[in-house]
Amino acid sequence: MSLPHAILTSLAEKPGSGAELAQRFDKSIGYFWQATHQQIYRELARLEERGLIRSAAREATRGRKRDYAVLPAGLEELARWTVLAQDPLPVRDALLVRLRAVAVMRAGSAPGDTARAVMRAELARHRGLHEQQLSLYQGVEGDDFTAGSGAQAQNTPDLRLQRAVLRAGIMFEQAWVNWADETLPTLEH
Amino acid sequence: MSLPHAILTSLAEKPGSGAELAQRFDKSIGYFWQATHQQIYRELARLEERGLIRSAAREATRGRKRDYAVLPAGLEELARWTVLAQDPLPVRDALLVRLRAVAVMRAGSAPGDTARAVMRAELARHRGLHEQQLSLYQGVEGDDFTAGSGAQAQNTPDLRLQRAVLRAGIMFEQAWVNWADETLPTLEH
DNA sequence: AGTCTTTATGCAACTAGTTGCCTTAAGGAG
DNA sequence: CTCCTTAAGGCAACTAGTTGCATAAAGACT
Repeated sequence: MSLPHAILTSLAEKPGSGAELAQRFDKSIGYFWQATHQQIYRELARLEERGLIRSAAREATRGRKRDYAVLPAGLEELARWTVLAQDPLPVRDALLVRLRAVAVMRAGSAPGDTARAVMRAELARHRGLHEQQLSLYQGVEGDDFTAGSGAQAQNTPDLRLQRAVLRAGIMFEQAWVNWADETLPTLEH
Repeated sequence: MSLPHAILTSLAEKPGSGAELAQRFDKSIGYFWQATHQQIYRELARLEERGLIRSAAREATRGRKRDYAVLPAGLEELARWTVLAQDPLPVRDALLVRLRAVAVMRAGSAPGDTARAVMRAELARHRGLHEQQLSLYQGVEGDDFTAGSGAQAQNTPDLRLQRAVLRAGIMFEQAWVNWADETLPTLEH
């Protein structure tokens, strides 16, 4: 279970409120472990209860904003967790299940032909989404990991590791686009 | 939610008992949508209640084996579901979260250096797992999708589509291995 | 001042997935 | 003919994730 540790990591990179965290989960760390604001607020409450983070109300701001920051015990927990052996999560891809479902429908039958046409469109649509994500990642790589980039504060995270994570995103999105290009002709009649 | 449809698909490919389905979920369809035997039995009960599949006790067999088969209403439901637009599930990869966690630990500090060493080993281990999965897929591709393969019964699933699904597995595992090879040097000191 | 909108937080109820243990029934070993 | 093992099915309790809605506080609109 990685959500509390994803939150600890994100707070260790930069403290902030629940809403700010939720925004970061819509990009950055959330590209590899997403969460809704509900999950985030619940985890923040649990983490504070366990003494791993602390919070304080922020004045002169909208809503009831609170700032969260990691405590030393939180960093220890993070260090403890990262070194545990963990197997990769199995893949879950509904589109591949759907393709197999279409494979059992007779081509030539009405539902089979409709399904094939829809899947062709879906595949093209997904290709577009993955390509978009890909160029987003490539943009980040260009912005953050080129020669004259800033971030020379004392708490600098290891840029090489951050880049490696980004590269993973790039390679998987690229693989997805390549697969779609290879597969689309199969669905053309 | 794809589990009931993954089960319908699997039963449409070939009827069988809950235990047989569970075995198929450990390979084949389960490579893209896994489930435990508990989930499978529960879903089978629900699907039968909804009138999408039927079951019959099988005699002269161990345990209380029942055979399940898809009913026409089940095929209709499957056709209905496949043509719904569905966005890709976001990626969830704990190893990438862990790498970001390591990135915020100071290299040179004891926990930071330990974590880097452990992650190097973990990355190598995961690379091995993915390479194993890759050659498994490549084996299946060689066995099932070469010239003189059997399967000419009337209910033949579309082999081109089944192959496309398998190719997705191959390309993603390959991407994983490639990324690991690119990233491992970053963790060498 | 009063209403409307936006931001931030949160509760409650639900669905999905996991884990540990248990029962039923057959096959085989002594 | 009992005991042990294996296969098949399942209950109960738990953890994780989702959804819909509610509340609080600040700013904008009139």
